[in-house]
Amino acid sequence: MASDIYERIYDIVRAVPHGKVTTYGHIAAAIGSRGGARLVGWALNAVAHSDRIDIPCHRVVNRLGELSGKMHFETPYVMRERLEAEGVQFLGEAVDMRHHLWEPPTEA
DNA sequence: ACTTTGACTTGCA
DNA sequence: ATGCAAGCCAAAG
Repeated sequence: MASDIYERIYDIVRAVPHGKVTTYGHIAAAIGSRGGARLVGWALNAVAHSDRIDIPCHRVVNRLGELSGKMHFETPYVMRERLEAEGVQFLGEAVDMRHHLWEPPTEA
């Protein structure tokens, strides 16, 4: 299955702890595609367009901790609001990766 | 069927 | 330290 990695991404993103965030790079590396970070974003885009709303895409940020996909949400601020509601601290416009950066398990 | 872009990251110059 | 280029897989044009 070509979209096998998609399942991998969905599973990881869905496994993100409450009040934490992860980066595309870590997810990509966890699925076996280090440079496949763009796939993660693409997968989430497909998710956002699908009924995969169970995927906390708002917990997925770029390596800078910025909510890169916030603009793809129904509202760009809803993402930050949601993260703050989970107890995530914001450093200006980026998430406090120092404490909220969650690294996905390098599952097989 | 081929080409280009895409919610990114890392490496080299 | 900063700038440019390459890489990854998939989907849309």
